[in-house]
Amino acid sequence: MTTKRTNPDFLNGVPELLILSLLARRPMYGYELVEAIRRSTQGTLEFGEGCVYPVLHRLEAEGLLGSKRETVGGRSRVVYRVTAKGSKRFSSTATAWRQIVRAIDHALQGGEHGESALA
Amino acid sequence: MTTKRTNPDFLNGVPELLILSLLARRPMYGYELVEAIRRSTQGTLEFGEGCVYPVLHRLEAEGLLGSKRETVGGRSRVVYRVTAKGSKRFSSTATAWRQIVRAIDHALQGGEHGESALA
DNA sequence: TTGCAATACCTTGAATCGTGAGGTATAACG
DNA sequence: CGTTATACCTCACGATTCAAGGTATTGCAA
Repeated sequence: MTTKRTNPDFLNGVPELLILSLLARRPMYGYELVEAIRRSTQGTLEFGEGCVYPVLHRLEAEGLLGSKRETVGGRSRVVYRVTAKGSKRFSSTATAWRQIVRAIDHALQGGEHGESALA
Repeated sequence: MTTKRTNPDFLNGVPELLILSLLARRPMYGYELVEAIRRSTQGTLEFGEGCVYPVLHRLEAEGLLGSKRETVGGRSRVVYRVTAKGSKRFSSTATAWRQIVRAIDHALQGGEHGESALA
């Protein structure tokens, strides 16, 4: 309870969703992604390197991302891109996310039974 | 990877949000809540007793819920209700949730910078 | 009356995830 | 030469969720 949380919970798998989303737009490297996540959510969400790098490695191991090493100005980067497989995963993950949001919205608005209620 | 997940991730703190939301509408007991969560999300979300009971106990310990024991038809139940403190927590949690949804939506739609784009 | 399903509570162990802190190395700036 | 920024990485910790199992009562059916 004493540990400060930069993010207000809820989030599990969200880093993966955002990373896939951002990389689908253009290839990026890890350090860049950390920034991009913050900016693209307008500062609402902030995942540190200790979160991003492991996800990147896992996604690559699963074949959802590909990577190549680049050297720019003496600095070495690992640039990731989304594979075809990763693109499919992104689609289904985004769909799942939207469904969850809808379900929770429904619950918050008082939907108690399986019926659809018009707002 | 071999473990079956009933829920597609993302979720952290969502049980708490839903429980507060449902109890704000009317007092319920644990076993009933498990069902109510499933129904109110139209089967999309399903949290087992092993998830719900600990959350209930934690929320009560934090003073967000109150409980009283009831016996109906020989069966003993613990009915929970939201306290004033719990009500406030629900408000702020619900607000936080909406903000996160907005942020992720924004990111998914390609918002790269801090500016607001009209949908 | 024996057995099984449903109700209703609970705890435990394993797995997962995000956080914060730390560790390495190079480049750029003063 | 020292500090800051870039860029990669890992580890220990706390919190959370999940599946499974454990207890006890009621009611129904064989």
